[in-house]
Amino acid sequence: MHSQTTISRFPSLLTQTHFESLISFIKSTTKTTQLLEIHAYLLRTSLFQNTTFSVPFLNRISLPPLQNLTYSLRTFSQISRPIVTHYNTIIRAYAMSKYPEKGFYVYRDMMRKGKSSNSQSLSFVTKCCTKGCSVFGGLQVHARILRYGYCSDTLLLTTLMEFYSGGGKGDDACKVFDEMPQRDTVAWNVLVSCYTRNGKTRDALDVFDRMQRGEHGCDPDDVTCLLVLQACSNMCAFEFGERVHRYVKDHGYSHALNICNSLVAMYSKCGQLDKAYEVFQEIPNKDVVSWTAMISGFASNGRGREAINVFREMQRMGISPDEQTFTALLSGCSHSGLLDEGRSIFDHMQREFGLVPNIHHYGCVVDLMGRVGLVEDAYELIISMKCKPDATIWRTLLGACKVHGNLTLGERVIERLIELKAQEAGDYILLLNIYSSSGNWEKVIELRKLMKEKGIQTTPSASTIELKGEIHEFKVDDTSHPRINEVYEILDEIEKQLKIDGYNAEITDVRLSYHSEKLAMAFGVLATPPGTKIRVAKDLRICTDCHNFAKMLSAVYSREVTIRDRTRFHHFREGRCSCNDFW
DNA sequence: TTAGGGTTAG
Repeated sequence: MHSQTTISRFPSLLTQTHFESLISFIKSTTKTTQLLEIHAYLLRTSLFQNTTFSVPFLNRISLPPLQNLTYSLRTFSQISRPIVTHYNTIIRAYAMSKYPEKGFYVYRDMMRKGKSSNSQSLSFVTKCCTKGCSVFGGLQVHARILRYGYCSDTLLLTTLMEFYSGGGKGDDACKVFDEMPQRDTVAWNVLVSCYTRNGKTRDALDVFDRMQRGEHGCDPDDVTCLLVLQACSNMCAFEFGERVHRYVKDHGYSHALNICNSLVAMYSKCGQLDKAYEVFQEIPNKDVVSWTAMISGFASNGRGREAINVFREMQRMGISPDEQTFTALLSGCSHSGLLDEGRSIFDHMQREFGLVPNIHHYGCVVDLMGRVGLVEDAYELIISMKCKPDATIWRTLLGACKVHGNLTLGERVIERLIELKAQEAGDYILLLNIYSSSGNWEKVIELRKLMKEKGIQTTPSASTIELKGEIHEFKVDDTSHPRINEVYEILDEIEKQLKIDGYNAEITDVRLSYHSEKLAMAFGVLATPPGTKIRVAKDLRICTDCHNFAKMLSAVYSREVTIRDRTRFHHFREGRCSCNDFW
């Protein structure tokens, strides 16, 4: 028996000179059976009470790949006089487990027993608070960090930044960063991720330059590139993304698979499919992430058939698709109105690949049915789902009700959203539009009154446009942009010009103001030479009026216009849109 | 007294 040999090997090893080989054996084995035998042996010989053995042992079983919390706790209880390191290991184990809050109790217990914690203890406890969303705990830890004088411990402070960043307190995270005496690349990286997570994508991009400046500058590493590329994707910052791409090439990161995959995603999300495809083709060992990124790129740019072709190619190459691959594929079908293909893929996914559809898959199919007018069927599908419908899926259906003017179903959907306590300003606006497009003005007035009573305020949506690598942002009825007066002037001029060519502002949609994408487009016309492509990114979905405006603009001003809205791309050219007015 | 902490793609 193998186990017998392992055990019988030890007596000869357990001379003073062979301690190290036993320790390195503990550190390297991944077999639980072997560890159990070593464990029994160490207990029998009382060697287990020696930290030389118990520390690496506890480490081994509490970290991946074994990562066995129950076993770690049992082992911990067998240590008669645990030292700080043992406690730390257990706190870390809890931080990685499903019960992060218990790590805090272990820490408290340790303090009560009169053990003094060290900076690692605080680091792990902070992680527990981050994962367990314990605001109070985290604040307590912060106070302790100050009291114990760990104010120049970069690693500990980085963990603390993560805590604030994860809890939506981006400003506090920045404050910790500002007060750090020394910063390394990881600290800068956490700052980037903090900005991105807290919706300050612009600031995230600025960090890329900021960190390289100054005497205490740090060179961005591969992780920085990943994070910044993500920010570029969010902002549709194509030129900035290209700059990061150059940096990646110059610093020898071009062969890292995760970086290449992010580049594919970034170019796709900036509407630059050719570039995305170029990078994609040059990846030698494409994995499921690479393929999914490419499929998703074609999908969101309204090229559903090509997305399906890439999927077929992927299968020929023997790469198995996963849940996210199907989400990308199905969204491709919905953006291109491929009803039969979508249904067949949805079926195929379950039968051939044994995947259980999740809320995203259902969401795509509901979107697809809604687009082609099968709103009642979509409703039935939501009702029949095995998982609980969320607000997003009802909102998708509500959007379809608006497009197809289905008033009764729209009202039913709003009720569902109210049940979920999830109704937002945007939902009421959609319903308002359903009423107004069917001429139901009494209901419009009634709903307006209700909205006023409930104090529902619309969050202003924003559009961005990139000029020479700089991002310009516009909100509805913007007044903050430095060239806003010129923008309004040119917007009036454009509207006049478009009216001559048949454009009429849409009145069915509730149009009270200058939408942000219009302002951004006008700024594009104002600030770039004739013929330059205009690329705008918007956080919500584009409305019919702005869509018409863009179509006309592309014809009358001979400009290619690309608008990325919340769900997809619209490429306008010579008076037409790639979505064929289907969105 | 050796052990031990932070960021990461679709």
